[in-house]
Amino acid sequence: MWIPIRTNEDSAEPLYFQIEVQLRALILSGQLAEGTLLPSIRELAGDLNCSVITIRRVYQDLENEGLLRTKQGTGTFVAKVGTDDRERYRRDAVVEAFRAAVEAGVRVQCTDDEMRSIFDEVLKAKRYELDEKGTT
Amino acid sequence: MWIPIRTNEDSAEPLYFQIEVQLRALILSGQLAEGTLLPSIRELAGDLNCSVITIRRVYQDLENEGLLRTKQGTGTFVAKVGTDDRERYRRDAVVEAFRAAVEAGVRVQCTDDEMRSIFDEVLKAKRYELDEKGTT
Amino acid sequence: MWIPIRTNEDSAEPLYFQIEVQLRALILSGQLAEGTLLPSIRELAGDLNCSVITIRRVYQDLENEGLLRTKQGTGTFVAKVGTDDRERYRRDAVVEAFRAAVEAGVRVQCTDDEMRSIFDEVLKAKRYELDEKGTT
Amino acid sequence: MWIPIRTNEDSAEPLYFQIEVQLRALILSGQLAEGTLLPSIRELAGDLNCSVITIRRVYQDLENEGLLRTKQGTGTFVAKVGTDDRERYRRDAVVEAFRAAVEAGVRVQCTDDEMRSIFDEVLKAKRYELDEKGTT
DNA sequence: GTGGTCTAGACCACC
DNA sequence: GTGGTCTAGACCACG
Repeated sequence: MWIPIRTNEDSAEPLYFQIEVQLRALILSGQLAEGTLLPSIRELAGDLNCSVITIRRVYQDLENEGLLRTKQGTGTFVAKVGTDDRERYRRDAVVEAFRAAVEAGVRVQCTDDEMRSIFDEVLKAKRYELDEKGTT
Repeated sequence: MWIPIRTNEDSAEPLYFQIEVQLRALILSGQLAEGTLLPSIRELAGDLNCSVITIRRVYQDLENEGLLRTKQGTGTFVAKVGTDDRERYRRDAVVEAFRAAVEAGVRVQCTDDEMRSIFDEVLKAKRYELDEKGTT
Repeated sequence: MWIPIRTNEDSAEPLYFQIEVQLRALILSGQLAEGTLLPSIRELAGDLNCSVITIRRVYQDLENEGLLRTKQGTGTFVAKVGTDDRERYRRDAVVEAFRAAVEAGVRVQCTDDEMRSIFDEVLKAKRYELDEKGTT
Repeated sequence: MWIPIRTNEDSAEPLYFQIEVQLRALILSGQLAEGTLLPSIRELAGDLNCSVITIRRVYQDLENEGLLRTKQGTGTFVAKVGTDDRERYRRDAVVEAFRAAVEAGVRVQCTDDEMRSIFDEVLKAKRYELDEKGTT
């Protein structure tokens, strides 16, 4: 099974963290449905070209968060998460990200309009980037 | 001299980083004007209740970025930064923050409107928070 | 033949272990009498919705303990166990469990009375739970 | 700093788990007060004669539970836990242990009095054992 | 000095 | 085949 995760080893963020963020997003956005069997730690480690242990840590952290459920000898599955919980989690993640952005703006005394304009520009750029990929 | 910086030891971000972000913002937004003499390493360390090593690192990093300038035996000053540079720096910081936020939103498949609504909400909350403090 | 065993896949305990514990208890407490023919490996695996391998292991482990006896081509039976042995086994299991509980209590410096009170409460709750089921 | 933890490598329980249980108990019982600086991972690893990584895992797990707080470059501390929370945690641990014991008893059809008698006996034995150590 | 990350590789237990 | 534990050792970041 193939999972769309990309890692960037130039990033300051630890590998395991990059993977966690993306996997968490896949689950919370419903792209990986409840009960889905994830690739084995060895397989994913091979795909992402990293150590088994790194993946194990990812799976374990997400299990501690209640997003995964692992059974020895069987594999690791997407856990049942209440739709409400999922929606809350999902929203929280985004709210938190925007809070940080607004914080950064306020710190350098941006006006609301400045921020709005930057936001629009960034969003537009992102959508354009995605469209291109989709088209390609 | 007193500088409005707050550190949060519960944060995962390293101390030096929290301080750098805030000090950088104060300079780029013009709240600390060119030529301003910053408090000594010891003094700031005392104020923020942290190690001198931490502050030394902050000053040094910002000096490397060209935002500060140290004169032997005199102290550390806010450097001359071209207005264009300053404006670019300032904007870049905010753009970068919003890019991360949009990234987070896209990752869990938010629609543009969802993001816009979250942004508005967060911004409103922040302004409210600031007003309250200002009033107090 | 139907055997009252429930497995909990949310538990950290391995499947085979959960089943062993319960089957052992049924034998030692006399609820499964000597000579009783147990369901076939396949049948029990089907009932418990698990792999035949798991059940094979259970039967084999209990056979090694002397609680079961397998006759080629016929099936698996509850073995003859001396009444003394049975009583000793039975008691040991419970003693061991309480030893663990007391250990846990002592570790967080419970007084004897605290433990006694917790024990009473838990026991009462359990009896209540059983009564309800019995009534239903 | 010396911490009274003993490991038993003959046990089926993983090392990290044994250590976690004991450290958790020390914290919840108040024997390690809030804010106490724990030994460094290297030091404790040396004392317990195990790998640094095993200890790191212990500290990290307990941090995820909110019992510890670690600061990079500084060390690992016992976190502030509300007294209520602490008391609840503490009690829960013991209740859970007794629930398991009662479960075991019920499974082999012990009467309440049988269980009570076993409990008393085990408790008495434990207290005797502790007294002896204390005297020695 | 402290903790944080990652590696490669071994061995075990479960299904 | 799966995941679980543990090792030794390296290198980095923080204070």
